[in-house]
Amino acid sequence: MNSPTASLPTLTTDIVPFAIRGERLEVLLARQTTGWGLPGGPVGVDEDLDAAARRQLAEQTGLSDVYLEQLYTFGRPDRNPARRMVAVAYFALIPIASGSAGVPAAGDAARWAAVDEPPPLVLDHGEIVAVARRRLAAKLLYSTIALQLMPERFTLSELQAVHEIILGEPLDKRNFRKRVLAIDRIEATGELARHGGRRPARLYRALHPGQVELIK
Amino acid sequence: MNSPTASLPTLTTDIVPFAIRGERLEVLLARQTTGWGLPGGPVGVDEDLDAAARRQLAEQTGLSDVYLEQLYTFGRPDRNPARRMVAVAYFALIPIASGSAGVPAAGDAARWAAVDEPPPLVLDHGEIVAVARRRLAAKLLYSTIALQLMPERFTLSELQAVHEIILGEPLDKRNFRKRVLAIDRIEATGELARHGGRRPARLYRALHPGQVELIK
DNA sequence: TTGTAATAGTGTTCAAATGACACTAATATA
DNA sequence: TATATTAGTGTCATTTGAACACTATTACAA
Repeated sequence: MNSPTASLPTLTTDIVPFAIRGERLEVLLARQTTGWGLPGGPVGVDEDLDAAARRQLAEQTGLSDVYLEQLYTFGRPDRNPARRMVAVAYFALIPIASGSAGVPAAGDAARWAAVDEPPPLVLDHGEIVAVARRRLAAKLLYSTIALQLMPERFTLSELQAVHEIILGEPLDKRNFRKRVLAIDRIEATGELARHGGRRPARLYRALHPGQVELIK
Repeated sequence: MNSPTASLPTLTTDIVPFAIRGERLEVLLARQTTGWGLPGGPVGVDEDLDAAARRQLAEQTGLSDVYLEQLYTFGRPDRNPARRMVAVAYFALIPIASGSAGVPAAGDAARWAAVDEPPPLVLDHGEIVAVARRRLAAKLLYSTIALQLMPERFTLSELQAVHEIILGEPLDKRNFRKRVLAIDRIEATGELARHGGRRPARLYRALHPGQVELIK
């Protein structure tokens, strides 16, 4: 009742790993004993929070070197009926794999799920995903965060599609291109993308990959 | 080394209590054994994080019923050399006291300090204050958060002064009034404020006190 | 009583940003 | 060589944002 472990909440990190797959925004889930949930788990004794989130994401999904941002800390006493747990939640952005691989395949222990029709998740992970989704959509409007979801080289049409998927509404092609080029955070590589029977598109790349900058 | 207490970081909340006092933005500090720091402390076994922050703020400063918002969770392993502590940081907004009292007086155990020339603080509390200050200034631009710093009734000049203090720059009087009235979140009470030898100002009040809404 | 000091209150004009809108260009394939 | 498909481009109208100066109301002093 008053033992040392009972007197301290267990501290965990939970990660919401987002990627654009096909025409949808999806989340990568990890298999847990009681069902599907977010990758995550206990923070080590002397482990940094960000480091714990990265480690767990890598261990449970194989993903590394992704954009990671602290989201919110969830600590309602009843969020886990079994024992008191406080979760520092993060979201991660996984680039659309350029070329071959596609986003990591997710074996037995992991699976992708559409953000808009998610399966039931353990604990309050459904709520965490919802909060992360709102934050992502909000940041799209005033930062360069969308670039973290893009492969190293991408076309403007692909970038526009990513915005449309996350915002859930179509955007005007000319206005989109005008704005995104005015921001001056991407440049044309000079190369062309060719995919089957249509006009090839110019490829662009981020000027400051890995950096998320506020705009306007 | 591997005892239960060593295997779990201690979880605390730290609160950055802001108020406008005189012509400055100030923070309320609490006396600690090693110097001045933010109000805060360990989260109870079955205590909600928000509740812990409210409780500690009340216990250590006497303040209650204030606007409270989770800021960020600080967990660098070396932030406290003595023992591993993870702090869920909040900021609180204390209204300028209308009429008599002024913001609570801060006895021996607490003191106000100017945010822009803060005294040295324990641990990483200086950094926490800086992060909170940035967040407050940012939210001023796209939410009605400033109203949480105002008394129940206030003049437009007072509201403008609060904005100017937090943003650190003068604002145009006509444009400010136009914008703030267009938002439609405050209304004139019909009363006038009179303070000595000058024209009395109309008093306004928040239409949805306690609510912080996003604007534009 | 009149003058002065101090703050409250009020519109317009210009520039910049935003939003709506339709056609031509380049390729692969039938 | 015709067709289907996606890439790429500019203008105009509207809205928004920024600059800007004077009158009104009070308390107090002369």
